[in-house]
Amino acid sequence: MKKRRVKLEDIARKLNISIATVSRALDKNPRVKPSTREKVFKTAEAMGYMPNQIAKSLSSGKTNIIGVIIPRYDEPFFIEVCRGIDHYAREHNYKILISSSRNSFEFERENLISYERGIVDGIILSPTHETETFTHIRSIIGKGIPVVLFDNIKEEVSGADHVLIEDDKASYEAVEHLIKTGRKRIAFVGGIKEKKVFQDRFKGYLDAMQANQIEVLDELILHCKSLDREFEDTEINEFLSNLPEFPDAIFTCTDNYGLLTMKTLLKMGYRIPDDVAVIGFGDLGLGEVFVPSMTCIAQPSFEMGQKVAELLIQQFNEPVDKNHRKKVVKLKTELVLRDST
Amino acid sequence: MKKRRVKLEDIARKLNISIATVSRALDKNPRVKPSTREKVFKTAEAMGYMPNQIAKSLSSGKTNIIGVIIPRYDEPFFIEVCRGIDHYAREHNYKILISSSRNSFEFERENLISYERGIVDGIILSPTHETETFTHIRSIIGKGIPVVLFDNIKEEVSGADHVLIEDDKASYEAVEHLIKTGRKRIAFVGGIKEKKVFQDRFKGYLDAMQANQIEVLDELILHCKSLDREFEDTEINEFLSNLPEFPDAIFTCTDNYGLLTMKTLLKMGYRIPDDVAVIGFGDLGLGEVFVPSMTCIAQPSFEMGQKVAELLIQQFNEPVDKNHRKKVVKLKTELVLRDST
DNA sequence: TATGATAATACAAACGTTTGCATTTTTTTA
DNA sequence: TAAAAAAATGCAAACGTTTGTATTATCATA
Repeated sequence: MKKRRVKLEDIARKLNISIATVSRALDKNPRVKPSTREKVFKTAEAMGYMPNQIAKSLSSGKTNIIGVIIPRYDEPFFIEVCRGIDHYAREHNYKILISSSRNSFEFERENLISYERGIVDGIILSPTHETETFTHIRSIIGKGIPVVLFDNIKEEVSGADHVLIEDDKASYEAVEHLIKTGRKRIAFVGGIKEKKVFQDRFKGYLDAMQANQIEVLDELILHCKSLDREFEDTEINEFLSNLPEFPDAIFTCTDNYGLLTMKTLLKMGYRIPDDVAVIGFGDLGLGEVFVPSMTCIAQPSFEMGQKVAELLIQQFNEPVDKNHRKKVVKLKTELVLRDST
Repeated sequence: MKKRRVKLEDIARKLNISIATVSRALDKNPRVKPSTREKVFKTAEAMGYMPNQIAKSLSSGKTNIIGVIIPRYDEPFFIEVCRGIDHYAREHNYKILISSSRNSFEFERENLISYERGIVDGIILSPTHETETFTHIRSIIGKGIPVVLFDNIKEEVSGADHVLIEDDKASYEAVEHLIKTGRKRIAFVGGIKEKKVFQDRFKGYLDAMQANQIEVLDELILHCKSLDREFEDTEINEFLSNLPEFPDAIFTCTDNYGLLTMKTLLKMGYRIPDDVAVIGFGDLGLGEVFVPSMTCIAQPSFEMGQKVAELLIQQFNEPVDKNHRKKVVKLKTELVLRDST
């Protein structure tokens, strides 16, 4: 005894009216008489009617779903952005379909293509470090599917709005803070070189050093290669253990690098901030808990998510294809001073 | 010049064959001649055909989407479970639609109902602490939609498989470990009393204490009320500051409670583990980084996600409604010993 | 070379909505 | 009270697939 779903037809039959009227009644279309509308609502309720979203979508060409592609789940930054997206999206009656590209360009492409099957109204994407060419994104946009990018954008794509923070500027400020508080020998711990955000953060570091006439020493620079938490630990460990002369400050490009650095330093017996100062990037909650608490560049991740969603939904509502000019939104960061500096 | 999507009809027209044949050809149905199949594939490729998933879903009654409802995003445990779900789901050609109930029963219900509109093939849910009654879930199941629950399950729902860990047993072991290493005055820091997992973890604590004839002192027990990171900090702070006589160990019910506790202890000048030992619950990465590193009950979150997804997909493939007997899967935890004990 | 068997293809209904237009009913007006 | 105007409803096509059954084309057989 498989129970069949109630559909408009069932309500129509029971009330001896047409499907069209039922549909309009439920829509509160003024073209149907209040009294019939009432009847329809009551019967729908009584019969346990639930509209079929798929049929609706087919008919209307809208699914009210936003596809989100992030490089990985286990990075609080991305989750926080998703939370922001979700927040804005729900308010505007959209749901989010999340998938991870697992730091792989191929996966990113596949995910994108799968979304092209019409299951989402638009796409929010943060490119992986592997993403060098943006033709897959251009192709999607060419098909009229709205796209918004955030973070780590290497290439300008016309038609793709994007949201980012000024990584170089943020780093510059942080490093300058270190210099202003008397640090001279400042090390850099960054991430994989292929990733634009890390390039920019590195640039900020270099610029600040040069602007203050401090020599940049290769031996004080680490670009972590790993994409995995454990290996990051090892890399940082080795880096710090093999330094010829010790730095008096370390600027790191993520919260996690910062924490791992602090951990290693403490284990090696250094005092923070007396011997070494440390700065992290992101400020997603952990820096505050660590002892000593960590000075961080605070990135407005939640807001970034909201903004990204806002731009996308704007695109939905724009007159189609009025050769959409790309919008770029830059969000402000803030240096949050804590005990580590 | 809005570009229209290529559909089966376009291919059919171009090749002068019927839509049905095109559909079957793309399906590699043996009923179509190899030579036409080839032609169809070539033309489809050339015209840039992309199947319309919505139309497919309407026709087939399957969306290949799994709906996931978690109480909150900013809890690494839930994200890790989602990652597990996603992992298993993708392998089986399902995508996941995530939403947060924001710790509210009302939101949970709304989300559930919105999924009832046929946009998902099945639902994975972790109930909020507010969820006392399970009629909304029963109702969904009654409509033939597969549901699997995980974590924090207060009530047995026939037809709803679920996956959990034995919270009481895990806590028992942890507290026993403290006792065995000579701790006597053991404090408890738990979460909101309404949440089943916290009830169970508290029970484990009580049982272990009683089994070892240690008196349970109310003054050493804290049930945090807040659902927000910041307030947790304050609560724990106050609790620890106002203790008449200090404990020599603190068992905490989440990683975050553990870390906040350690932070506060260190700030108050206590040495860990010499003066006080601390244990956390979850082991989602942070406990290892903190100095001193934190002993934790490791919860297999990723595996939990995989298992949950597996159970759901199993339900999809089962002969419908053979009055499905509920399956309960219990996953093992492990006590990971580190510097804090 | 007609005849049946088999292979290949086409037709049309179905999935559950929405919506432009036609039709019917009700109300207003002269 | 008949005609015109307005309101309410109904019909049927459309959204892009899948799939059971009917039809046509091809082939082997006698």
